[in-house]
Amino acid sequence: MISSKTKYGLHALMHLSHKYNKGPVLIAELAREEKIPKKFLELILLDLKNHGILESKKGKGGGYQLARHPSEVNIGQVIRILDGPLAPVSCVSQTAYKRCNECKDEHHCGIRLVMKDVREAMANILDRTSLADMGVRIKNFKSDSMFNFQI
Amino acid sequence: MISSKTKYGLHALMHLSHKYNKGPVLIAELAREEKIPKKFLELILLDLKNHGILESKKGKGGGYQLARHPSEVNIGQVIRILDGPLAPVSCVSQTAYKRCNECKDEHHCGIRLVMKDVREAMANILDRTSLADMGVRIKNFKSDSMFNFQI
DNA sequence: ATAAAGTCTATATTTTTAGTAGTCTATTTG
DNA sequence: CAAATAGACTACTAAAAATATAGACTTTAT
Repeated sequence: MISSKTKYGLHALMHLSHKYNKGPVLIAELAREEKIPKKFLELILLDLKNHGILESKKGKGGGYQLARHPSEVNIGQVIRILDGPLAPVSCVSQTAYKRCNECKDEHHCGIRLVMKDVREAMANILDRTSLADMGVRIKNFKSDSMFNFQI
Repeated sequence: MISSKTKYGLHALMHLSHKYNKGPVLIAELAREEKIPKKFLELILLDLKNHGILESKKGKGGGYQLARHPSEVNIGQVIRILDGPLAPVSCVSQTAYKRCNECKDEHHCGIRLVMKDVREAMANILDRTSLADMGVRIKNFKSDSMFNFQI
């Protein structure tokens, strides 16, 4: 299961995708609209900002906005930032490899080989799906444009 | 990431697969060989027994053994028992569905639709891979590398 | 100058994970 | 039957992680 933190982050990013190119959005608005505890959301957004996903403006008229086009932000990145590596076991992580201490021989560990497939399968979806793609999936359902940009 | 508990459980089950049809194996042996804290392992094995994966015998000459052939025990089952549902979010779980409280409209949630694909991808691997398959993967890996040297 | 809005650091609370201790029950065997 | 073996069960604890909350600080528009 992904953490609440990550779910909050994804919802906030979807909200910001809707408002892409419409200027900064207040933390307070995001918190209210997406039902996220405001102070907690602050930390999440800051984290995403420090990883280059978001940019912010302080002072009056400030707020948060996407640093890149929604089609350029994929969910794999976001989950890695907020939740850590995708891999089910650290010994198959591409981004945060760490040996299992109890493992005798990594290359002959059947568990590891299966988990490698799982990681691959997850990454194939998450690293190829952008915020824009998530909007499109909804659009296909609703037959009504979700975002104010061209895909 | 899966928990240590689950990793321990899978290692113990692999050990028991090797010893299938050779009589019960002591918790103490499993703990020693697989480097698992013994008391913790007791709880794990008991849990797997209560879910029909293992069977046990008390008293002298007792121990644990698989309740079914290794090809009849898949990893999806094991992970669900020890770690809970496979689904990345509860609103796409087949075995433990639960609505997201903050979600406005589940059927139009793009996050949910992507996570549904992820769940599907994971389940397709984990529910189709048995303990026996994990053993086979090791075997194939070994003969492949031997093959590479010979040709 | 002041009000708005994000930033930063620290702390609190709750839940989960990981592990331990000790007693109880069943089985074998001398 | 008694003793030894081995799992079953209940309870507890420590540590870590998740989920927040508080409050002072900094930047910026007007």
